[in-house]
Amino acid sequence: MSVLKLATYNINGIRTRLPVLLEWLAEATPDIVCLQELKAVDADFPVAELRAAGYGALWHGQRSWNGVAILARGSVPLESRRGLPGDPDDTQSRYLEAAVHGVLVGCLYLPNGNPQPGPKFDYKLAWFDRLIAHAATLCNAGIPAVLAGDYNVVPTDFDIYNPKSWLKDALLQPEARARYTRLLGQGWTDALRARHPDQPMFTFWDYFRQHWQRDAGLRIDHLLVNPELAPRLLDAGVDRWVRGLEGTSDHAPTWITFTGYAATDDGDDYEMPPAPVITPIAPPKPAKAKSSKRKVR
DNA sequence: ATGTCTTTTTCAAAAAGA
Repeated sequence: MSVLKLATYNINGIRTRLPVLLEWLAEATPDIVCLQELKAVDADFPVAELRAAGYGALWHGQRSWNGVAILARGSVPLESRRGLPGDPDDTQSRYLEAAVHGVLVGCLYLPNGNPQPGPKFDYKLAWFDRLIAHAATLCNAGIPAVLAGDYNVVPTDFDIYNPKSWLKDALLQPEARARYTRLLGQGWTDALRARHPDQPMFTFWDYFRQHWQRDAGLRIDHLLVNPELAPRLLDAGVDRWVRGLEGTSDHAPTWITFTGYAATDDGDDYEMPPAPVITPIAPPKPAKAKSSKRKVR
């Protein structure tokens, strides 16, 4: 029986954080990684460095903001979807989906939504509704699936050091929390909470007011597994030590382990396929002046 | 209201997003 490790990590700028990312990959050796907030265009994705570290990658970048990627140790993820269905005018790179090591993996970066109320919060809720609609098909796909990423939602007051100073923040609003609950209602298991019902399990500590030093964190990075995968869960956790590194992201890698298929039972014997010819994918065309105000960004 | 950090435009300083 093999054990697979899948992690989600909001990297907060992949170029700046590359040394931290490589150090964590070498130490934690996850089999599958979902990254968010690349903050880089496709051409700037460090595919060669990751490949040298033993990881194949699929990525969807964007200038300045957003950007998501899926890494696979010793293989290249097979893309099944780029962007959520339901809004052809949405140009933000926030969703990527692929088959990796026998699991369907949805990597997501849900909009932050601040300030609230306002158009950014409206976009957050609309994006969440589109995620819920698509998640229903994944949950009932009949194959193992996971939805992993930065949800920008603190599910309950137990998932934050102290809700008082965050009550008006978009991450705690009832509308966002209700959507998270509705998503779980489809049959997903919140792996971190299921494995650790009695501990907050923070995944994010902002850079302000010494929140890391005081362990004043929030749990906003979530790994949701469908009914096919839930019985195979072994463990879940947060690699907090990464948050303490120099020049690190404000998030920490968050992971699950589960039983894999017998076909991959020699975890250290992966054979890297030949290097693919890298064809940078063109970023979405910027909206023309006449239509730039049309859509809420 | 603020706090910190990163990126962008454009070459210095400030705005914006988180």
